[in-house]
Amino acid sequence: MVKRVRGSQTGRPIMRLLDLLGRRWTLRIVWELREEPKRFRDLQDLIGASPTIVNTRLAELREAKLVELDEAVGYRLTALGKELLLLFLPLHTWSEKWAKALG
Amino acid sequence: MVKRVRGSQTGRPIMRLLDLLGRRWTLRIVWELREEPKRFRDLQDLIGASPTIVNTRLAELREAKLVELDEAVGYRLTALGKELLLLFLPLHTWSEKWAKALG
DNA sequence: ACCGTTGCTACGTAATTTGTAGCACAAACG
DNA sequence: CGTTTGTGCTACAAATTACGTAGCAACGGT
Repeated sequence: MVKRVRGSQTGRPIMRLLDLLGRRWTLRIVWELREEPKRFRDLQDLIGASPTIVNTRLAELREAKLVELDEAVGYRLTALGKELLLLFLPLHTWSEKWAKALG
Repeated sequence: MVKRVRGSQTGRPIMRLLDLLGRRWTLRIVWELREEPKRFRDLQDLIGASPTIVNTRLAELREAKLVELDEAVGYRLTALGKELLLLFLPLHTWSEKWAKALG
């Protein structure tokens, strides 16, 4: 099973990041971990994705050092992951404004 | 051809937004439009995706009122799209720190 | 008429995601 | 001990999505 690189392949950090985050469920998983650690099945139920893809995305996020597994409590954001989340928090407020604009 | 809703279906704005942005190439397209309008084929070449999917994503982004087509200059961000981009700009700086942390 | 550019579509193939079932392991229960 | 429960995770076929190439129709310029 060859591991393929998808996305831009430019190697620029922003492109690597956009490629990572621009995969189905990735943003959502980070979002669901924003407050407290979650178990594998909790995440699965929350987002409604198959265990296969949840596991795949978690593996990618762990490799990216944004998420880690603490066996005592479950999956949680790393320090880096929390930093990233902080950048995304304004999205919450903005999304409501956006939804109104959509009518 | 029935249009299916994917993602959380909770209808919460943040979930709609994360679902939209968490699709392949969506974030990337917004990013490529950050400075100036781009033509369909320019976008295609820049991100290296098939015209089929570029068109699909552009249609979604247009429906979400984040991107619009000005026939004189090409695709560009709407006012809403620019607001969203502003929220994402810090990602650029952060991504470089992140890349270093990955080693 | 001809050419280049525009946005976009058709279509067969490849890759990804889904849904369901289930594994191995550990701790708790009876 | 035997069973149950919870844990992370995997197998596998089916469904969905993306890819890659070719090409269309409309328009403007030459």
